[in-house]
Amino acid sequence: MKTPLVELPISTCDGQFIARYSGKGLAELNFPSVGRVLVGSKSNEDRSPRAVKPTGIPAPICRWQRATAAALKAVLAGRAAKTLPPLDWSGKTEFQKSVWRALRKIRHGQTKSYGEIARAIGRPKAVRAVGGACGANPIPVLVPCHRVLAANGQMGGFSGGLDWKRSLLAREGVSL
DNA sequence: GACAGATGAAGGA
DNA sequence: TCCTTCATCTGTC
Repeated sequence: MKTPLVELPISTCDGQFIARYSGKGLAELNFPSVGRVLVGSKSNEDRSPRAVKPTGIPAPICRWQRATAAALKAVLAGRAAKTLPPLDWSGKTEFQKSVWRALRKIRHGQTKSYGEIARAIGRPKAVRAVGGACGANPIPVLVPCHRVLAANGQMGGFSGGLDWKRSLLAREGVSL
């Protein structure tokens, strides 16, 4: 039994992000569809056929929406997010969750390589798998996969597009 | 079970 | 140095 997702827009100076919430927390965050920059390079529609209209929104989700919007706007403004809503990673693999936990430990304005993330989770040889887990990250920006660079200091890749990655890093004061 | 992938490291030119 | 090749590990189909 799947929990219906509540889909809510978050307007920012960079466009309208789409947040999806389950009963456990924030499950997905999609980049603005303007310019077709979408998470996972998949169509933004039909990814959650059970998504419901934002009517009768439960109180917790209202709180999570405010926290998500505040965190998102803080990051886009080049500041560290003070608080984050609970994140719903149910259905994901343990490996992916461990990678994403490691990503959340990267401080604002800092970067790490895929190899460093692999070592941090105790799988020093799983560097390519770390890249895969980063690409599968459903909550970019708040789970800072944009702070992961290749070992040679180059950009690597980004599910939302390298322009987004470059822009997010620049706002945090990271020069490539 | 095979294949692909957001890497890293080593070896050769 | 720079480029190429290969080893490695995980997720997906």
